[in-house]
Amino acid sequence: MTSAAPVPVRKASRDVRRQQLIDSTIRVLGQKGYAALTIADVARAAGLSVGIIIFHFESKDRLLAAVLQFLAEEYRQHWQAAMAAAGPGAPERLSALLRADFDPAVFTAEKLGAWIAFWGETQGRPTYDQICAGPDAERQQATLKLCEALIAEGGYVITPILAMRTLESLCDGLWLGVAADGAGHPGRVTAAEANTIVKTALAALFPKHYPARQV
Amino acid sequence: MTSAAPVPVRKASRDVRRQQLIDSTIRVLGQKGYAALTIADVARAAGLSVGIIIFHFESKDRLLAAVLQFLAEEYRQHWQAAMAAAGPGAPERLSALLRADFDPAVFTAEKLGAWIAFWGETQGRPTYDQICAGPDAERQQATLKLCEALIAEGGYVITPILAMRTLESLCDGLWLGVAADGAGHPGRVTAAEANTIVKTALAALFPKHYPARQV
Amino acid sequence: MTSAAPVPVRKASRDVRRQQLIDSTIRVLGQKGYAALTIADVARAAGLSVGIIIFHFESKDRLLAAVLQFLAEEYRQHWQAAMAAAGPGAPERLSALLRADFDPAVFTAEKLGAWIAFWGETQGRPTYDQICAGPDAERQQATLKLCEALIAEGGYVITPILAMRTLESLCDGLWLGVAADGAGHPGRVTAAEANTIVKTALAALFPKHYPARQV
Amino acid sequence: MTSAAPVPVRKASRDVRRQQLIDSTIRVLGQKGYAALTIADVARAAGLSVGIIIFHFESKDRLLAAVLQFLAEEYRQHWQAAMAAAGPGAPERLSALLRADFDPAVFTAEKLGAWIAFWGETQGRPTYDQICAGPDAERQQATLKLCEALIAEGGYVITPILAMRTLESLCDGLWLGVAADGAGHPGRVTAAEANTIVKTALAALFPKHYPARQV
DNA sequence: GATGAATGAGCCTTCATTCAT
DNA sequence: GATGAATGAAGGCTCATTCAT
Repeated sequence: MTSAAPVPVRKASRDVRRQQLIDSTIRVLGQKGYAALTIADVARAAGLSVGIIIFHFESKDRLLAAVLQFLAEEYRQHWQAAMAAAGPGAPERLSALLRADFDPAVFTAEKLGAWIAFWGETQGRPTYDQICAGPDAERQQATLKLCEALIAEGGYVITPILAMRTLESLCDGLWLGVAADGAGHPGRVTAAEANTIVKTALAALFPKHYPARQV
Repeated sequence: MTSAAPVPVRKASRDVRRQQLIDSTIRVLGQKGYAALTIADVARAAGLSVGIIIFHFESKDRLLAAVLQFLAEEYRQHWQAAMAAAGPGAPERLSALLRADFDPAVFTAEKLGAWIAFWGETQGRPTYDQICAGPDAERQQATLKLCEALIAEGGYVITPILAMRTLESLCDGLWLGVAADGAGHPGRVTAAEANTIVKTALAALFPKHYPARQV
Repeated sequence: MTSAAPVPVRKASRDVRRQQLIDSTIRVLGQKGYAALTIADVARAAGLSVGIIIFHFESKDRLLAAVLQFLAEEYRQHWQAAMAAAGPGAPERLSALLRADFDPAVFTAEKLGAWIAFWGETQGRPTYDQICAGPDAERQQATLKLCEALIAEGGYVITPILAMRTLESLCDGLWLGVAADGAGHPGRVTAAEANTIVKTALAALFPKHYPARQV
Repeated sequence: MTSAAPVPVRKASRDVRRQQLIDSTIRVLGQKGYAALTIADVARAAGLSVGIIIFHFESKDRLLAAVLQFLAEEYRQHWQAAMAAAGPGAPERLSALLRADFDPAVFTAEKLGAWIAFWGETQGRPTYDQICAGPDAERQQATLKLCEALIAEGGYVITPILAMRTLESLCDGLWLGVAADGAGHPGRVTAAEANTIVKTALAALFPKHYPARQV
């Protein structure tokens, strides 16, 4: 607070505008889906002109790639932060990692909608795969490591890889359900239910670490 | 001019052609995704002309609705048949119901791709929701009933609705993984792994009914 | 006139439509020039829709390439026909070849305008160069051969290549002048003057073959 | 803060900048042609910003008009200087006037390219015609006067106007060839050949004034 | 003077739909 | 039934021009 900011105003403004457009795109994506999204929609949602989107992102395709990159990066930072905040114990870390997926503070209905929209479009879009491949692998690796630790400690018979795939698949499916619940499918799965289900699953897989509770 | 066929030729030909076009649409959907699909693509894949698609389905939207309807109906019949073939016992019926999702005889890579494509587009498309709502509810109901039976018999503490949601979400997530594995993401989840995971999950939820096995 | 045309109607119609669009493009090119031409202009001039241009030519660029190709081919056939009609003698053939450039029956103001428009755009447009290279070389070769024949017969001191370049450059320059005269520059050069000048030039270069006349 | 410059800095800077932008435009025109030229290209070539072009020229159209005006004026001064330097005799003056067109010191490949680009765009651009009309007429008049003088002296039968048009058209055509040769069409006409051809043409038209030489 | 972000009109192109054959 | 030429609305992108800094 004591000196002139070293960051040039121009540069800051540039990034601010880019983020503003990314946010608007997420909003539109959540509302209209991938196929129906037009850059005019995004411009309207941002209160800006069509031209400025191309000016900042070069093309609609690159805008969407930037949006996915942002979502993937935000997601990565979110589960990593949640895991770090959980302390050193493997059980707490795994639980935190998985339950971060359903943190209502971060995963709004719009962002979930945007994720689903991309999910459907991943087919034959190598670009999108490339963006997600790294973060996806990182997360699987983190889950796998924690499962290994628990299995080593608890002497469970399940293999680490199978436990990891079970938990990750369960989270993916719950996510889909939560997204659907948020977007006009009341009665699918709420975030609270998802949390309970994850806890139950952990208790079933690793009973010595996660004491069963009445549900 | 006399026709001995019990089914009118016109009608038969009509349905054959419609199915031919639905199949081609599924193929294109699996390859190019929802957003990039054009009527010309479908016509080319079917070896027919653009006009004939409109002639049979009136519009692109209705063609896609018909495709989703077909997929949903085929899916429904598939799990119902699997369940029926499993015999009268609830444990066998539940296992058969869930594992039908990963029957390679029915769920080809292309069909999985088509399903994912629709999934992403469900946002803001009430038509698609309407098509899936009935079959979805029917399946949830079936799963729920079987969970209730097992819980009643085994005296498990989990609630039927939570068990149902766990299993359904797990299947959804595994499906996504299998689809990704089929479409250029080797190393996600194979159909065989999915089956093992489902068995393990059943054993974890209902240990008295599904004896644990070394995995 | 006595039998059903063996040419399929479809094919004929296709080519007829293409030529119709090429003609309209030449018209617009002559009126508005290259830079200002839009495919909407061409569609309007042809009384057709924008879509059909893309349908038949795939893109504006390819339409223009097709137009240049047509002009180049038409031009080639024109001077070749004129040369052939002139008989076997080299002097007559050379005269006919050169004067064919100013035949008002073929080189309308619009076509001249279209040629000039392309000429200016040839810079950095390899495609256009490629289209013209063959016909250009063919014509230079024809002129060169005739110059060689005359020089051999008449014992002139000029080299064939220099004679050819003189005559070809003179024709190019006259063309430019005739085109300018047609398009709002009255007082440049008329086709009749161009013919006289060519004759005078031939008489000056090859006096034994072309008797000088009072001009 | 004290300025010793006799010319105001503002004014000087203004003209310097204008000329800098005109030069850059010529460069781009020679490389990309008229239709593909954008203000951003010119700005990039000049190492300046888009805004400054509009600031100095008000619009793209006026920039291009200024460029053409500059080229026309430079050209005029060039042939007038060459003619003046040739001395008082009509034959020397005519020869100098015509051969100034191919002076490599002035007519670089880029400038030739720029000229051709404008030439093609003259259709339906009254502004461009207006700019060139005066200088064009002036030059034709100069050539005509010299032809008249030679014809009067030498008693040639050709009319002055025809001689003028022959020589001017020949120069135009040679120019086109030289420009093409410079821009990726090797083997058209070099500046040296053009000079020889002009000399030969003068010898053919006015043999008493220009002694024939072995070529 | 100078910059470059921002605008918006206009262009090329795509593609669902129509319709004459 | 079937074809594919033709239409035209809509979308992405370009680029001359403006203007706050």
